[in-house]
Amino acid sequence: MAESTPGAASARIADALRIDILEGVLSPGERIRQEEVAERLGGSRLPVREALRVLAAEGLVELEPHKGARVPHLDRDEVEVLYRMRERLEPLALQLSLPQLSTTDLTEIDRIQAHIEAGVSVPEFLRLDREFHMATYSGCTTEHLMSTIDRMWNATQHYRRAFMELAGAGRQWIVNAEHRLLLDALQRADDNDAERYLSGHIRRTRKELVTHPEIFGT
Amino acid sequence: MAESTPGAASARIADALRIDILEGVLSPGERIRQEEVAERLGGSRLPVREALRVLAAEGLVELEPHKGARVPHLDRDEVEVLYRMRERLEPLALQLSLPQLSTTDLTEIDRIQAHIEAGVSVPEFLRLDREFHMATYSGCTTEHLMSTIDRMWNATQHYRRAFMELAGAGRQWIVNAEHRLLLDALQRADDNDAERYLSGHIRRTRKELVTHPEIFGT
DNA sequence: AATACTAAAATTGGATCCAAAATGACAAGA
DNA sequence: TCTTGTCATTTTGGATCCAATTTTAGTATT
Repeated sequence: MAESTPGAASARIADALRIDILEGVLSPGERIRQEEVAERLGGSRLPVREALRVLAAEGLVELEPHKGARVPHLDRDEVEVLYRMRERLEPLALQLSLPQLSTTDLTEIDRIQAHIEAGVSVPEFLRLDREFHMATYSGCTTEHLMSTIDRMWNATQHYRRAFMELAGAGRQWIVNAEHRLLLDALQRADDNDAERYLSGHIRRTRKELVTHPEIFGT
Repeated sequence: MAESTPGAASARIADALRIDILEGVLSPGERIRQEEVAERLGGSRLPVREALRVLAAEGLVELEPHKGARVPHLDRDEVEVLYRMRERLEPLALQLSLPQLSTTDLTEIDRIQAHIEAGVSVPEFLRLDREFHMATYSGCTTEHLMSTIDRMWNATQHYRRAFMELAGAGRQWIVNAEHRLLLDALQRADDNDAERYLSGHIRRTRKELVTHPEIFGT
């Protein structure tokens, strides 16, 4: 492993921890000890502490004075509202992005969806589904909007995975249909249709999610 | 000043810096030196560094390795999109909040608006206007939604103040009218009307803001 | 006089050390 | 046996010190 860029140790550690949380290596409720992270990722406790502050501000961990860092456990209402936020914000990003999308971009989005349809595992689906949607927003360069969208996806990632592992397989065809309709609207440059399909896609996912209380239980 | 709670020095410093930025003591583009902050607010550079990381994650400062922290300068498009985000997200918070608002809450909101109408300076208006809107959201306890709304207000605070100092006085009657219509809808428990007045209020503000390019120029 | 190069000062990034609080184990008593 | 109080261990929070980088001031050369 290269020393890469010094002056970026805390960012490097924050990235590594973020991946661990998003991939489920660290589960909600799990405690994160600074010294353990420091020796696992290299470096002293100092950049680890800074990384934890950053992740706390992103909502990926919660810090309590003298009690340390934990991956937060979201309740059903919190996740439901996060999805309602997505229903309102992501169509805005799509609207801003659509005029900037090139045919090359659209081809790439099509390629990602084809990959999904070819059949993938749950972790692969989570990665590709996110890639698909983020590619549709790639023409939107507004920092605050895109970072907010990232946060919402990050905060709900664990529950999205739990849902997919529980009941995802039988509903895959719906996701594919919705993605295809969305992509078609993008190719027609019809922002009205695109926003409608997108909000419907998120809304349906929300409704299915909240019918599985076992995802949020203890 | 009491030593208050040890184990909260970095949070205390982050709060103090946040207030400095929001009140305009620190302006966009201005550099923040760690040592200066440390001796001004008490403590060593370490909690200052952690505070700066937190503020960076909140979008209130920008960090460049080895180059230090600055208050970011947002361009017109970024501010406009932040207002479009507010137009979509704050009605959601209002919708979730409305059923939880007591008559005591409504009386308090009325009192704040009466204070605004009594005539206030620009800094007072900025504080009371924010209090007014946050009071209407006080029934909404969803953490991610409320922290996102806080971020949007924080990020645009400097430009809202610049606008108020430039052209605010003559438009105060419109703000008062919109606030009164919103409050009336809340008292009637009409969430549809309330959302409509709120989004219109934010939308009008956005349109007036972006017609003043001198707010964003160097 | 203007520009490029060099060296010194200032500033940030990171590691180690010490203090304070919380967790957990263990023993004593009801 | 269960509860409670105390003490040792673990873990976090904060301060000081050292290294690396950037910035700035000064000087020399064209």
